[in-house]
Amino acid sequence: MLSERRHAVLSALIDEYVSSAHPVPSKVLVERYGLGCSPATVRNDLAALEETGYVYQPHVSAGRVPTDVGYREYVDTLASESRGTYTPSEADSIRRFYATHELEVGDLMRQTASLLAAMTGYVSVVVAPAVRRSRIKRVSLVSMGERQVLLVVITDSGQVAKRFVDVNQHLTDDQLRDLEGFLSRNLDDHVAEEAEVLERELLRAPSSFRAAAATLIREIVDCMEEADDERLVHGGAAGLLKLPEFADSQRATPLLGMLEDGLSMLRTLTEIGGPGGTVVRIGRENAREELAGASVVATDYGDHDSAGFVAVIGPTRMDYGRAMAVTRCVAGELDEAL
Amino acid sequence: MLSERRHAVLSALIDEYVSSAHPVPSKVLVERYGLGCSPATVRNDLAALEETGYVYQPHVSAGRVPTDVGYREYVDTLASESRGTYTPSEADSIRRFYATHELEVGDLMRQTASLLAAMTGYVSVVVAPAVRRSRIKRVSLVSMGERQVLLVVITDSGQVAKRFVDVNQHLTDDQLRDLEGFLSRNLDDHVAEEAEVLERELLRAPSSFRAAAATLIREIVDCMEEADDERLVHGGAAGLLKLPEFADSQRATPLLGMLEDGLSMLRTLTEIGGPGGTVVRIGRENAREELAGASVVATDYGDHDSAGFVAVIGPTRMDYGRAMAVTRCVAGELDEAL
DNA sequence: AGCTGGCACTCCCTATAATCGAGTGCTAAC
DNA sequence: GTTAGCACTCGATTATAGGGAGTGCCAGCT
Repeated sequence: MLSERRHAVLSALIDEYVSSAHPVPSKVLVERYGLGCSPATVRNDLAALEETGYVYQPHVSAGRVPTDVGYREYVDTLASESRGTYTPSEADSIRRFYATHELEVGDLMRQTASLLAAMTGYVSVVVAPAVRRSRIKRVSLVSMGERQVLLVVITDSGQVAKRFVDVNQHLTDDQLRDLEGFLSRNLDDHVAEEAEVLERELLRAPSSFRAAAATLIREIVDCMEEADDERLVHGGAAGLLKLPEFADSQRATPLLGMLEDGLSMLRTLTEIGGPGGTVVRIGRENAREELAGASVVATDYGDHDSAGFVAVIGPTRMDYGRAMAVTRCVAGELDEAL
Repeated sequence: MLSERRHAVLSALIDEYVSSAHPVPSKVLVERYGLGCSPATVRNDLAALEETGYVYQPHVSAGRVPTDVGYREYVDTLASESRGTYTPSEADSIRRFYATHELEVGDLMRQTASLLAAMTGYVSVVVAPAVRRSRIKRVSLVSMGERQVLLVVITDSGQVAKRFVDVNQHLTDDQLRDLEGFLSRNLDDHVAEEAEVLERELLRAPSSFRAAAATLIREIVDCMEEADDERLVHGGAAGLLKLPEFADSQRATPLLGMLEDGLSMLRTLTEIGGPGGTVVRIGRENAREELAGASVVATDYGDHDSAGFVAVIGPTRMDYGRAMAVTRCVAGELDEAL
């Protein structure tokens, strides 16, 4: 358990390091953070904090730098204090942003990612709600040549899943229309899981349909699941390179690479985020090697079972208070917008 | 006009520089490129080439490096020689890639971008065919609450444009269906431009429709145009950072930033590519400041007026022959796949 | 006239050394 | 428990020198 002043010292050290990116000497801590004691005292505390693993010294005549453990302690107490770290005018500008735009889901995601990146200066990631869990609103079958059909599924969240399907028989326009009607009657306002049930009940369907309808239902479920793999949007990647920890582009490559592989990014995020509130993963707390020097701040939104995420990824030297506040605010607004 | 040997020298110099990334001395040119003359002779030629602006010396005791002008000369003669610079097995693997996948447009674009990036090691950009110019195959109206309608337009290329629309009157499900029927009867198999004509003819429509139908047609045209702004997909950005010219991340920031702004990227590309064949823009030939140290190799595909692009962006020190060949091959395959 | 070998010259790059100074840890006193 | 003072360490910066790569030029050769 940390004494009150040591806490203050750690807190001050992190605040300073976050803004300066240089090892922090005892002198500036007392000078800028009104600790009410001398540098020597702070040095003793720092030595103790180092003993316990909260900070470390790059070399003997340098200031201290926070460790992952140090950040963790900082973030945990930050959460309990829950002090807002962005100005009310910023919260306003977020709110206004969502008030003035009437957007389709895809655009909404993209815009949100830009907003998050712009406000934090870090990489932002936005994950749309799960398509598989939303209700089917419309199934369209569009003929695209002999035996090819474009299957389009529209959900209540306004998302669209589509796929080319090879129906193994030639279907006339009328048949196609009937098939579409059949699917719509049975699937509209249902979720993908219920469609699987329908497939089993298909024996009752008109025999001319049976084969094609079964294929199509399978494809519907399948392509909704596949659509889920692509519901990730990110922004602000270029901004990363401006941070001193990524000045050497070798450091940035793994992270950018991971970001490009949307699927693996998505996996990582869904692992992190249990339902409920804001989660912070600091440095090595992340399972992935690529995130060793990075932290993730994620907040979920939407119903718990179709949950989407809003996240910020930056260096461990991150303004956690701000990232958490912004992330939470945006998630809240996004929630309402949907 | 360049003498034959000087051409050979320039060519060899570029080949060597592309693979080594170091200023090329006269010695290695004669040693590795069988020029059949002595280093001293090559030095004379190099001096002449420098005089004319094809190459330059970083400093007095360094080898030569090609200039943008040098690359231009190289590329121009490369085109006339049109020697293939990738192995037949590679062409095969491209072909097999497209043969085995039956893909929806979006996936096709993404996969193509990955393929291009993987094959060249540079950034790849793929632009889907213009939505505005393709034929409407289906217009769906899905009610999403009181006066909100989700408008979904499906085109013959399998692309989808969608948008939330505020219809200023309450519409019953029946009215919505009728409206949808009306739009489909009049718009299916037409392009957006023809829809604008229809709007003017709307006087003949049933009066209960008129207002809503007019709004919707305008929205259809509008959202197809907007969809065009998002038809750009890119890949391989992380790979850029591995190249020595972008080792300092400051150099990479402008390019990556531009890449993130899909719209500005799209503008730049459409400026570059007139219809027909492969276009190469080297370094400062690009209007954009961000592309000063980069080259763009683009090939168009598809019908000339709904044209899409396939492009590769890399450092001016790029394997142009390969980039052109791969780009062309991929564009060709993409053409067939659609 | 063009090509070549030889040679002096330039200037980048690296290694080594020296100096500076920031920041600490320790000790002794309050 | 806190503080002032001081010796000590070690990174960062600068200075200097040496090595070497590659050229330009000249004189001679084909």
